[in-house]
Amino acid sequence: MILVVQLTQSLQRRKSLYEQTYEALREGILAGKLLPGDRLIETQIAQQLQVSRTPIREALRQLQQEDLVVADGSGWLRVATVSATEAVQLYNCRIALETLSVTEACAQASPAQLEQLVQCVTQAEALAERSPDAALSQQLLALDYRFHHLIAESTGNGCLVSLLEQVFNKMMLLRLQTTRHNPGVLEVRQEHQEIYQAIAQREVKTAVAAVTSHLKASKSRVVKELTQLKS
Amino acid sequence: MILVVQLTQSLQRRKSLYEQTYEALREGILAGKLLPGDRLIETQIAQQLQVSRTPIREALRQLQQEDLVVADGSGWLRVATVSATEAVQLYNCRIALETLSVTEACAQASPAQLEQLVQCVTQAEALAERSPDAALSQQLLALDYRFHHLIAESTGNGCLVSLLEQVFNKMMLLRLQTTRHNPGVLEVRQEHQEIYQAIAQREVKTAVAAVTSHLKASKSRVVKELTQLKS
DNA sequence: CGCTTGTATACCGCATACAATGTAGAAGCT
DNA sequence: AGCTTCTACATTGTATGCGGTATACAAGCG
Repeated sequence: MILVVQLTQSLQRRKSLYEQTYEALREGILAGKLLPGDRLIETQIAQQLQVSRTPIREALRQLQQEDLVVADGSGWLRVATVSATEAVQLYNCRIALETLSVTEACAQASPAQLEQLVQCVTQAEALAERSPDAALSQQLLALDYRFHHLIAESTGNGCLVSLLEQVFNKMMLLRLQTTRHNPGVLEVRQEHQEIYQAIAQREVKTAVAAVTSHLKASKSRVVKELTQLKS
Repeated sequence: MILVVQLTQSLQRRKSLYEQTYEALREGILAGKLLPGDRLIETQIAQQLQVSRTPIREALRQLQQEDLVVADGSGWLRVATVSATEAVQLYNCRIALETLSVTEACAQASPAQLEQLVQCVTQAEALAERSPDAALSQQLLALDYRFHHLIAESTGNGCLVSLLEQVFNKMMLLRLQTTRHNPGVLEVRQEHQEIYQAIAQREVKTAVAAVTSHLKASKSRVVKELTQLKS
């Protein structure tokens, strides 16, 4: 368990140490520096980040509530793992929420927000031109989430955004356990394009259909891989 | 701001003070002892609950992440308020999630879980016989949430359960701002009955339709009341 | 040889002390 | 009076210490 993060010591006192610790840990988990199943020990983290245990405790509690960190049988905190069945459940929730998301987006999205969506899509397009490597696929993955996140935000429904964030968190955890190299980025860009078009033209049914099939495709890819891994 | 809760001092050390504090505060908020907008001051709470600030800080962080407590402009923590537009958004999310909930319940619910559902419905039925007062309507409200919660749990989808809990939390906050006496409990029991029947008979479409109309009815009642209050 | 028991240690829960920061109220100036 | 400035205080942020508890490993006993 190695966190090579240097917290901003003196400059920019805006963010509390608690917040910085939280972000460092979260980042560490989602970026794969802390692997699912790893134990998280307050004293160790305190030593590595050079802060006292108090802000760390708060950060851990928060991560625990987000289900990125779980207490195992004897109460030790560990980085959460996602099983195959949980993956399916996660996707089902995501589909339910994103169906609402695109529906409301069709009704609510402002021109500026649509513009952001386009940029997100074209950025991915541009990135995909480059020769594929691990870092690139990380970036594409980030853009993928950003795309879905932008749609959610364009609804103006804060509740929806925070619920989806919850789901995305565990989703990224899931990715860590499957492929480091996102498999379907090529098709994905095409599908994002379709989703965007439907939203821009306010065609609710088309948008819902597009996002549903997009997610179902992703779901079946992940599930397939997970079950293969097990055997 | 008065919390008259005596934490179990010596017996049952199973629950940490942090957890007890969390529950005390949560209970205080949801039961209306702490009103939306009230400031939450660490030192005051510490004095009232006779614990140090450390566990309180952790509890507050957790409540903050659940959106039951929010930081206002100058960083003070306050009990969250729910606006009329948030109420609508909340209901929309709830409908999306509960649609999934009954769908999966139709497929997954075990006989034992269906039995629990029946008991929940009949309990409400029995309670409704008694002469109505404030305490009774509180109990009926609790049974209402329990009913929906049981459905979610019967899906076996833990992710869904925790997302819905999130929504229910704020929902109860919303109720505090509208009526103390739940308006539609009479119709509600009828609708619950229908939902249960549909799930028991594994009729997905009927169940979805029933739960959707149930929630939409509730939504329009709440929205109506909120807009009336404003004028 | 296995089971219990003892002991050292690692870790956590909570309390407390101190530092930093922001807010309110009073005093002083115009 | 109205405005500014300064001080005192209230509150939160962070560090640390102490005590309890569980765990692991070793020694003693059956």
